[in-house]
Amino acid sequence: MTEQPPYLAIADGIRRRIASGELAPGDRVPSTRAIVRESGVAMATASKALAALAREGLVRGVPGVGTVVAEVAPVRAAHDGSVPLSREALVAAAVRIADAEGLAGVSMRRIASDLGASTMALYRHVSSKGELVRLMTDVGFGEVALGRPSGDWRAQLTHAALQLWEVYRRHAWMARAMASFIRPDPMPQAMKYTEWMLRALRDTGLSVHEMMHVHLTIIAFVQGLGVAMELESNALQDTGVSSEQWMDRNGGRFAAIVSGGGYPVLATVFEHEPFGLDLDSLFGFGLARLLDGVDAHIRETSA
Amino acid sequence: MTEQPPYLAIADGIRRRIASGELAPGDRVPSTRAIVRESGVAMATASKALAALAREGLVRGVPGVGTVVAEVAPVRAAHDGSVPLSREALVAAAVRIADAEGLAGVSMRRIASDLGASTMALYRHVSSKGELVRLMTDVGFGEVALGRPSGDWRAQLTHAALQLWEVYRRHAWMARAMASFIRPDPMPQAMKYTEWMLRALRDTGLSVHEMMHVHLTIIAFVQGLGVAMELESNALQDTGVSSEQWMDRNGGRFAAIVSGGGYPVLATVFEHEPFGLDLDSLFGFGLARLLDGVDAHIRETSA
DNA sequence: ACCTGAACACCGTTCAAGT
DNA sequence: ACCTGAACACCGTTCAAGT
Repeated sequence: MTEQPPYLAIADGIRRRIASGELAPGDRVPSTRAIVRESGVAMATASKALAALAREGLVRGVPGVGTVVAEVAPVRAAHDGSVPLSREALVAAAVRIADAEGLAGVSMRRIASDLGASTMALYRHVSSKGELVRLMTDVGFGEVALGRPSGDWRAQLTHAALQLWEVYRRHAWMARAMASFIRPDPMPQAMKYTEWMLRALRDTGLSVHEMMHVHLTIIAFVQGLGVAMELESNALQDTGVSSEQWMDRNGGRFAAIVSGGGYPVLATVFEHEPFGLDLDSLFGFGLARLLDGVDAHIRETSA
Repeated sequence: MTEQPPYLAIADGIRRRIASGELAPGDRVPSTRAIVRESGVAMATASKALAALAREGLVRGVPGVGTVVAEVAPVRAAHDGSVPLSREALVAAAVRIADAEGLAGVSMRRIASDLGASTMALYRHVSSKGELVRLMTDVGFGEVALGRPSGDWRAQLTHAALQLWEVYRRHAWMARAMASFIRPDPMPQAMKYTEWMLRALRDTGLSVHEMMHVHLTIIAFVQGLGVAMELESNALQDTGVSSEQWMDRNGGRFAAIVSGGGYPVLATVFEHEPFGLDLDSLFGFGLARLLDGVDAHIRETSA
């Protein structure tokens, strides 16, 4: 019996509990924090153990819940070996991995193994990992259901922004994978989105320059919230602790620091409410203010 | 004479040209794209060659210019071996590296080598690289000069947002390093910033909940633009091609795709102007719209 | 011509072995 | 008690050697 690294021993333990039926599909496996507490190992070791199980498809991170036992056995890829490699298959596999394990889980070796191909074979379809990641964001834009123009610019912009936000929610990696909107690659789906936004603004009297500024301001806002959401989503997968749970547990400590002095106004935030901040309401609030401002600008311009 | 990897051969070539004086301090060294063209190597090899030289302190990336020969010989750290390791020294070294080479250049081994310490010695001051990166963002918030309250909420919010944007400009890594503003670590400087923002809004009649939403909406907007700026800054360092130069060269190709059909409104963007979009004007436009919207909301609330 | 295994130069972090 | 070298399990990408 050979010695094995601690993370493998921990993974084995959980694997056995799954195999024995003690942990059924849908059940939460111990969070990294729980593993740290119970096994006395470091966070990194615990993370590695769960990552190893996720890699096998035995467990997966569920936003809002934690890491749970996967429904079926190894998910692996839909690929059956007969489907030839293609740019699309490759990007789809990368998206699948990023959805389940975060962008950090997307490695060229991992994609290749999921598709039953050699690592280097991927490079016949993309020039680099950077290109692959850019292609992933265009898949995201392609999932926006733009619908047909209605003649009401504000309703249309709200719809498109909300749709994009939904995409970011589904694909927490979007914000970080986002290709530059300043030095854009010709990304067909993102361009379609831009076109739709500009079309909605066509009859407002704004210049194309201003229309573009409105569009990019909204994109920047969604992007910024998206970064926060990804951090949130990763933290949830790593520790199984949601933002609300975290605030319940750490709110007191936080409030103590704040009320320690020097933060009189901030202190009232913790006095008045449990500070249940959620990203959806923040998105709604910010978008409404932004569009109110755009509305005022349009009125001024056309006046 | 042993064989050496191609990237080292390329680095040697540039090093010799610097040593001989052919390339003087301040001169641009060949961009990665130029190296690809001239040496027939892949982008990654060219990047590696420049990264190796940057690591030695011989060259550095200058935003808006490209990679240039460093003014003095190896910059290294200010550390002289006698200064004891500390959390602050460690974070400062990481910031220095990230400013010069991007967040990707910040590795535990690199920081240790800059400080003349062993890699593992760093772990006596931070628990993980993640914690180190979070500490870096607080340094950024600490660089905001908040000034004294003026009684004019809009002027104050504009000032603070602009100051934060300046920090993001100086430290392009800020957006990506940003610790979660949903599950905040108690970061003293970031908390000071938040306190200042809330204080500015205190007499507007908004609830603390709404004040917090206004603050976080602005942060999200700055964050989103920050992500774009970092992509821009990294692209500039890697290729030496600025956004304007890129658009000059690729604008035609882009316009051709757009005018190929399917993008009638987008096409007019390329007809009317060289599409010189810069992030500063976008920041100014978006912030003004956002604050117009907040203004309208405050009027409604107090009416 | 097409494909890929081995290798290179990295990572963050663990852990046992030093002082 | 404090510190650190070696090792582990990874990366993306190059390149020579296969078919």
